[in-house]
Amino acid sequence: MDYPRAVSTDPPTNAEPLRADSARVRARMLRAARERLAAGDTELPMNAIAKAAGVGVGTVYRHFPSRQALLEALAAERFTHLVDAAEQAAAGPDIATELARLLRTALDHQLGDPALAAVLAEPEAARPETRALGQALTTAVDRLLHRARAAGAIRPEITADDVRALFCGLQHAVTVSGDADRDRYVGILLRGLRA
Amino acid sequence: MDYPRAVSTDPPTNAEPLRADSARVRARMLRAARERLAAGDTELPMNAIAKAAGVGVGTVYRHFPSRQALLEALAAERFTHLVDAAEQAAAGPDIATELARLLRTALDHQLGDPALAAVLAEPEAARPETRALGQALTTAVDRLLHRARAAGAIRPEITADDVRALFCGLQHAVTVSGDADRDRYVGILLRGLRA
DNA sequence: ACCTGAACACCGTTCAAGT
DNA sequence: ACCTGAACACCGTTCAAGT
Repeated sequence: MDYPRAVSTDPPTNAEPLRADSARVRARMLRAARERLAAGDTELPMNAIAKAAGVGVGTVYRHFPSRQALLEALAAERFTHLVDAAEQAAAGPDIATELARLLRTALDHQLGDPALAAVLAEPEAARPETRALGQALTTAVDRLLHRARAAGAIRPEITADDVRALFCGLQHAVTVSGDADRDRYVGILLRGLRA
Repeated sequence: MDYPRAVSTDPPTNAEPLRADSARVRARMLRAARERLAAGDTELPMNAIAKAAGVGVGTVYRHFPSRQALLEALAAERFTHLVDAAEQAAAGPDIATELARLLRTALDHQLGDPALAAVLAEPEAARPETRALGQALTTAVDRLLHRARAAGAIRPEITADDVRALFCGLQHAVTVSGDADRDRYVGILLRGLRA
């Protein structure tokens, strides 16, 4: 099969490569946004990003028509890693071990990138690249669940959508409680999923 | 024991009863805020609330020094119900059944009141009433967990703080996935908590 | 084509002036 | 004491004008 491999520097809609200066400007905006996120500012004000990147506000809106689109662009890189991890997990030797590992990886990615956590939790993708990544994730997790069911490693009624929602819930629980409880909460969820 | 029973009409800090007109104004603001929340506006703009309640902005700030304080005032009523439910659960006959019932009740309250969900997830209370409710909840859940451990109904390392964080995670998972999965997710969490 | 930034609407927050 | 609302700073979003 042939999953799209979107990268954070992809243009918003068309498949043409960006002109060099446009790509540079785009990268500057993403860097500025990431710096604000890293600094704990979860708001991502468009005006502030424009100023920090040295561009006009209109340019931010041209590249990212909404804050959601910006968040998805920021999350794209890690989202791709997560999809890779899911595909490897679906193909790994011991499926129960793979499920456990994937849960931990997903949690790490979400805790390491608030943009990814937000994107996984949103009901609808703003950018087609994000939709493609979501579908690739679903496909990989479906494969993993199929094998896990056959091996009697998981309750049969669990779907890929459940796994995604439970990823999000797990991330939220750890955010509320603190990083120290990360492994214990993963364990609780894993036990809850077992057949 | 003697837990404070804060009600949403309590004044922000002192214990003196409010003057009649002040209490009326306060109730109007809370009503206006609730209407906006019910209408799906999760933002709770102070200016808009002031206008809707027919008071000056300064009055909103006088009663609720921060948006968090406003959220906590909105959540107080349901928070009280949740604490009651936890205390009844801790005293109920079959402790495993009580734990399951409490989980469901907490989820219902959080899904029915976004303000409560936000307040349960916040690390620090803005108002003393909220802190008192939080402590009462912890005490009741501790009692419940003590009995559940003795009955071998729950993993021994689970604490009241865990339960609170997992409440929040469960709520988030259901919000991401949709109400239809509510009972299944409660089941997953319960299985994960079992000894 | 792409970028700029002024312009307008709106919200957060404060505080001098009113009752 | 308590309330009012003007005032200032800031952010979202659009769009006419520039290159």
